[in-house]
Amino acid sequence: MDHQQLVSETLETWAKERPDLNFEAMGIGLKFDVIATTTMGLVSDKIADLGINLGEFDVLATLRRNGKNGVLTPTEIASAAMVSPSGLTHRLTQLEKMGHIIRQNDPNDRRSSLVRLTPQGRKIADQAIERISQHATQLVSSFSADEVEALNTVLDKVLAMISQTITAP
Amino acid sequence: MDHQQLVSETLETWAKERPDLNFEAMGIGLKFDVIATTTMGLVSDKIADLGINLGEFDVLATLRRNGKNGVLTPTEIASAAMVSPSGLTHRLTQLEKMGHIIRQNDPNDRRSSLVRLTPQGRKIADQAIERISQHATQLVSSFSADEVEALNTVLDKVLAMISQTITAP
DNA sequence: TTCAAATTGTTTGATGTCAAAGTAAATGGT
DNA sequence: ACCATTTACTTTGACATCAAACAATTTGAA
Repeated sequence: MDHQQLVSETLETWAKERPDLNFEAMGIGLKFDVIATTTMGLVSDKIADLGINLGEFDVLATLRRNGKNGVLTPTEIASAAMVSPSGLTHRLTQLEKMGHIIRQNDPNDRRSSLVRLTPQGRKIADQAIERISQHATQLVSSFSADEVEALNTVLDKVLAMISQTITAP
Repeated sequence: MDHQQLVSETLETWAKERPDLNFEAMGIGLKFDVIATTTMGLVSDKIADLGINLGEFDVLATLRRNGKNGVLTPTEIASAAMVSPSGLTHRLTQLEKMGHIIRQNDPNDRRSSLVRLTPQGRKIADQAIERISQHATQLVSSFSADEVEALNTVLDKVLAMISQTITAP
């Protein structure tokens, strides 16, 4: 059973069992989940042979995007990558073992540390982002420019709604 | 920094660092991921006080939706819930401890077993689906009927594309 | 009939995550 | 100057998940 059928069958059977409830909105959420999980799985496969997973890529990408020197504190990275402090510690440890980053002392604040992308880490980040952006482009290649624009518009609207919901729960 | 800003900032900084790449498609994937992760987190919170997590709900829901007797084999559940066999074993063990399901021997195939929803498990499943469908409806309440329809249309299109990609990689 | 292959569910080992506690250092009110 | 509070990161413990190995059983072809 493919993903499309799985979603429609789930909604149909629920509607039959619980005709008193409205599943239209839940269906939207379900579709988002299936789409996101599947595409992230595809992306993860694309970078697997670089020796990093999506979480580690996220850290390298955050450092790489940050311009000039590629140096950030763990707190800054955790915030940008939406990961818990403990989760980030683990990712940094892994990346340091691989030689993609190094941890240095912050001369201004001895509680803190500076995470620096190594030349090797920068190379991996660049290879990964090239593959990911190209794979994504290929994935949506069956959509017209208008469709892509419409998709972006509606996603932005949903994102705005979500941000608002989180900010004011 | 809210989620909306995080996405746009990520795309902007990438565009600045790697002007040779096209990030439009990747941006769509990123938006899907943020939206799905966030909404699933909200849903998870809604059912946390029922003592179950999203994975366990998925199992109860699969049994509940399955009509009449609420009996399925682990293989059938794993397929419907898109979870690995080992992952399902763990979920079933947890649910059995809570008294929401029972495992019985399959009289026709001694390798297999039958997973049956208990009355208590059925009650939990019903409470959870009520909360989830209502919360989802509330979440999209700021969208017009036309917008909801447009959203569904575009999601179905993406889902079809994904299913096709997976089936023929 | 017989036995190799396939199927079913569980166990094991490794990973990745979070929440909460822990350690260390900087900050600010008195 | 003092010390309680806040900030920054790490460690610990608990889970959830998966892939791979495993044990039990069924199936099907020779």
